[in-house]
Amino acid sequence: WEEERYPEGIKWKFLEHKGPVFAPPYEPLPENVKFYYDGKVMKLSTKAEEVATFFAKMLDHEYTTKEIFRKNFFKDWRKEMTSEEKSTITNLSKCDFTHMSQYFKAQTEARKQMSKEEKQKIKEENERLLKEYGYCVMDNHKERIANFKIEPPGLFRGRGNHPKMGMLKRRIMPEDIIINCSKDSKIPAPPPGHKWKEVRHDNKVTWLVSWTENIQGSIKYIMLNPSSRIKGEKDWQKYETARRLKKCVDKIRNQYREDWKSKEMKVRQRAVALYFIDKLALRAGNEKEEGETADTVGCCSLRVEHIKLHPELDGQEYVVEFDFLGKDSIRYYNKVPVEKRVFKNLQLFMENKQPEDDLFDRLNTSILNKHLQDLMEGLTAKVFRTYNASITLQQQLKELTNPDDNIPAKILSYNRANRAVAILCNHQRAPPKTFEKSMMNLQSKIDAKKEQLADARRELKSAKADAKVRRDEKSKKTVESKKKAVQRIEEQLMKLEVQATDREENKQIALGTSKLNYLDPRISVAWCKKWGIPIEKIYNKTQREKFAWAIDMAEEDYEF
DNA sequence: GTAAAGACTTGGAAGAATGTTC
DNA sequence: GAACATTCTTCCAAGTCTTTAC
Repeated sequence: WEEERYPEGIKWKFLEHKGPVFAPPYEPLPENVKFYYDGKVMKLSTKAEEVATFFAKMLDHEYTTKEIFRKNFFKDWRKEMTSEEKSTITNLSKCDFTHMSQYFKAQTEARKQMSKEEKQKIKEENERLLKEYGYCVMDNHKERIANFKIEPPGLFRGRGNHPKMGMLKRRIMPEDIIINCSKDSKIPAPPPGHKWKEVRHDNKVTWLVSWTENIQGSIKYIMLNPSSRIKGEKDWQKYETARRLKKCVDKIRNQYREDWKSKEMKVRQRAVALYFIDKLALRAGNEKEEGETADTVGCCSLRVEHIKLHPELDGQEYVVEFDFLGKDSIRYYNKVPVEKRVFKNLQLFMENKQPEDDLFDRLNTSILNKHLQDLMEGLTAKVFRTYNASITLQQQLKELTNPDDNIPAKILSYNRANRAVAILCNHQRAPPKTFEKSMMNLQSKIDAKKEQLADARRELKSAKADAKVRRDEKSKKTVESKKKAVQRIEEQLMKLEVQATDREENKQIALGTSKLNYLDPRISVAWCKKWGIPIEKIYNKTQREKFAWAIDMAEEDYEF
């Protein structure tokens, strides 16, 4: 993992790839699939029909009932219509997409019902595509590309209350594409009859392909897979920065506690914000352009309306009640007792302000990060999230792992430690649709197992009694085998119960993000080595590939 | 110094693949 | 071997932070 280091800013010397795979062209609907306007059949032009199919495919989704979605969609759809279509189709409510929708459902069904051979053929075609376009050569390594397929056109689905939901994501053409590769590489050829927007040779960046997306006007990239050298090294670096923070975090904490008393308002706000970022693992909270995205906030962009101050609540003093929408419009709700000084400062920050005013009006992420940079090289707000997540995992693993436990119980402990981090970082998920049912299934399995255990115990008891009377080898053997059976069933029962606990506790918690992005994998690798847990129980294949550097590096005594 | 553009990480959901059960 | 449940993979949106432009 420690190969030659490049000079500042240089990411590679040689980069060769085959360019992106474009979305398949639009296939018009068969003649018998009809679209109705105002109850009458209407044949749409190809362009208008394509956009209509995007809507039809989403018809069962809640999105299509939302006013903003419908409004945005209709506006963009009309832009694709011929002038006749435009003059006829004036009201979305009069459009009937149900026949189209049924057709697509039938198609999905047919795909499921395909024969083994047909499915195999599709699989092989995908593999061929992956083999040809899914890899690149960066310096001396053949590397997997993360997303070599260009995003197909469709309707934009923002998250939360997004003002642009329903807008048309246009089809990306070769003429939109910037290719990045090295001068001495074989430059990918554009599809016949087309050319690239640009071919450049910039080795100060890691991307292979980029284009500008039409909804937000932002740039999208094709980059390498997490298993690649370039991503792995960066990941490793990230955790090393977090470990450097570990060494100076006490000093930083003392510093911001001092700053709560500062004469300067800006310094006080900075210090309180940093306290939240450290204690609650809040995100930095960059400013966002109003009206362009859903209204979500992070620490620096908190508004007065997002917190409530309780001098006393449920027997605790100085409680701050947070209630706001964070990244991806996930709600953050928390009641936290804070130090008196913080509380008094918050009261001060809120004085004479309206609910929609910024809580930290003298602060933004760039001021905060500049300050952090002065405290430690490479320190930014998000390092606190990484640091606190990883240190929590390490400490929870120490606390929760019981040396006498068997492997499933130890894994439950691991999951619980992981869960503590996910809760800290507020990683939530919608409870799975089948949650209640699957819980019930598991419970009935447990009940059945319990009965089985009772039976086995009864049998053991009578075998013992029998052996006492008979006193022969055969009955002794029977006792032994019955004992073993009881033990085996006990173990199975325990495994099921552990599984049930784990699942119940995990109902609304998403473990994936913290596992993949916040927890120094060396902590997990060391823990596995220490307790003889196979690494496969903790990381699946993809995860093991991503964390190959850590699996290689960490020994059982690794300390974050 | 500030705003916009650019580059890269982080995020949950949906879809695909695989495993389990009857 | 079909139907259902679970796990893995893909998708692409939405953040953070850096760099560039003015």
